[in-house]
Amino acid sequence: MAVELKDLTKSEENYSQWYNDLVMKAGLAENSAVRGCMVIKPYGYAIWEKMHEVLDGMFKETGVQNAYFPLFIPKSFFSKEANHVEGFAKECAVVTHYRLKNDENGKGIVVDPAARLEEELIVRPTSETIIWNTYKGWINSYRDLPILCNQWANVVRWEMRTRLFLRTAEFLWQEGHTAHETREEAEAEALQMIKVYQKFAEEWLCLPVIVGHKSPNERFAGAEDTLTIEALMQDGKALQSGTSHFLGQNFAKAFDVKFANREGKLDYVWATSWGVSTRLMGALIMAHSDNNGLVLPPKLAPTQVVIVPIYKGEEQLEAARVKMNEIADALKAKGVRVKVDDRDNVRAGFKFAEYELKGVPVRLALGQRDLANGTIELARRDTLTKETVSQEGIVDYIVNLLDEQQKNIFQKALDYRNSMITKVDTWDEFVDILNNKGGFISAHWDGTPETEQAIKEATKATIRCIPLDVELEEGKCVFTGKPSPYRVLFAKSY
RNA sequence: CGGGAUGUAGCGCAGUCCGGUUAGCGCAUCUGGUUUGGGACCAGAGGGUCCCAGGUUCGAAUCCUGGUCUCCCGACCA
Repeated sequence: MAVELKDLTKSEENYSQWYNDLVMKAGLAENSAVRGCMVIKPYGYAIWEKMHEVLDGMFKETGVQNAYFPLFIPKSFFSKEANHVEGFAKECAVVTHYRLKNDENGKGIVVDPAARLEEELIVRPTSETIIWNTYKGWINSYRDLPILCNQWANVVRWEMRTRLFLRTAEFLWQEGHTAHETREEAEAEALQMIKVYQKFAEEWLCLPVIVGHKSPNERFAGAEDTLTIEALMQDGKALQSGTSHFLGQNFAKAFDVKFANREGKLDYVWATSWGVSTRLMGALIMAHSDNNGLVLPPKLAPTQVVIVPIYKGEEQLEAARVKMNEIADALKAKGVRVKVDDRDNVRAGFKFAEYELKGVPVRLALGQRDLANGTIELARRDTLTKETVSQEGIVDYIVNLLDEQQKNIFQKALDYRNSMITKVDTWDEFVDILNNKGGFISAHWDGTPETEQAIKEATKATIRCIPLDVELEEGKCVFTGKPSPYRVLFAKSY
C-alpha cells in the first residue's frame, strides 16, 4: 500500500480530492460498479457497526423498538402527501417490470415487455408512506399509542452528483417513526430524539453540533418542523448530520389514521420521524482527520491499541511476541480492543504509517531495547507524540489515555467550531466572511423564504438552523434591512 | 438535463497533435538475495480485446464517423 496524503489544505478546491483519497486509502469505502453507489469495506463497516450498536442502545432506552418494512412502496402511497411527493419525486428509482427474458433477435437478456407491473413500485427514499399505511391498521384507540418504531435499512435517492459517505445513491440509515395522541407528546418526542443524536455525536463521534430548527425552505418534505444537528467540517463547510421531524397530522390525514381519544372522539394521530445515516461516517472523517490519515475517537475505533514488534530474526520476534501477548491480554481484560501485529512480511515503519492512516488511537512499539529495560514506546494518534514508558502500569495508563484522547479530540473540534462562528451585521461582511473564512455566520434574517432563497442564489449559503437556544435580539436583516427578532446560522454546506 | 474533460496492465499515468520496431513508465504482485527502532534495496519474472462498433490506410492506441462510460463545473439533495 503506497500512500501519499500530503497537501491537505483546508481550502475548497482540493479538500474534496483529499477526502476521497483518504476514504479509499484508509480502506473505508470505494466507488462501486453501479454509478453513485458505494462499497463499504470491512474497516469502514466495522466503524458503522459500532455506531449502529450504540445508537440502537440509546433508542431502546427511550422505549423505541425495531421493526422492518418493505423496500418497495406502491406509487399510489407516495402521492398521498402532496409536499412529500414533491420533495422526493425527482430522485426516485422506480421498478416497472418483474421479469427478464432472452432477446428474441439476438444475444443477451432483455426486460420482458409482457411483465410490466400494473402499478409501479418506488424503491424507498424514506419510509413514511409505507409505514403510515401500515400504522393505519395498528391504531384504533388511544390505548394503541404511542407507537415507537425504528428500522435499520437501506434507502435509495437517485442523486445527480454523489460523494463517498456524504451523498450516495443508496445509503444505510435508521429511520424512527412514531405515532402519538397529542401534539405536545409528538413534539417532545422529536426534541428528545434530536437530543439523543446530539449526545451520540458529541460523546461518541467527538463531533460538536448545533441543535436547531430548519427554516421552512430546508424543512423535510411533509414535516411541520424539522430539528437538525449541524456540524462543521475542517474546510469550513457545514454538514447536516441528523434530523428529527415533527410531522404534525400530515401523514395521519394522508393515510386516514384516526383514533378514538380519551374523550371518545375520533382524532388524527400526531407523528414524528427521525434519522441518521452513513453520512455520519463522512462527518467523522472530515471533522478530525489530518495529513497522516484518520483520527478516530477511541470509543468508536475498531482497534484502540495496536502493538508492533521491532526485531531482527525469528528469535527476537518470538521474544517480542511473548511480551506483546502478555500486554495485549492484560488490556483485553480491561475491555480494550487491542491488536498485536506480528506480520513478518512488512516492516515496522510501514505498519506505523498504516495504523496512523487508519486512525488507531494508541500504538505501542516493542523492541529489544524495551525488552531489556522493561519499557515500551507509546505513540498517540491525536497529537502524534511519542514517549517511552514503563511496562509497569501500562494498562491503567492506556485506559486513561484513551479517555483523554476522546476528550481531546472533542475539545479540539469544539474550539475550531467555536472559532468559526462569526457574528455579522452587514451584507459586505457577510460576503467577506463567507468567502475568506467560511464556517457559520450568525446574522439577522427577516424570516421570509424569499430572502433565504435570494441569499442562497447570491452566495450559495443557506440557513443551517435557528439554534434552539437562540437569544432574542432586535436587529435588521443582513440582506433586506427588515426587522428581525433573532440571529440565525448561515453556512455553505455539503 | 446544460458546459467541459477523459477512457491505454490491479492502481496512477506517458505515448495520440505529426500513423510505422516487440505499446512504455511508476506503484502493486510473484521469485531469489541482502536488510530491519518510521513507508527498505538489488536482480529477475508475470500481467494488455490500447472503452465499443464501423471506416480510411500496405500499416491505426494514434486519423474519420457513430455510440458509450467515468470524472469535474452547474441545477437537485441526508
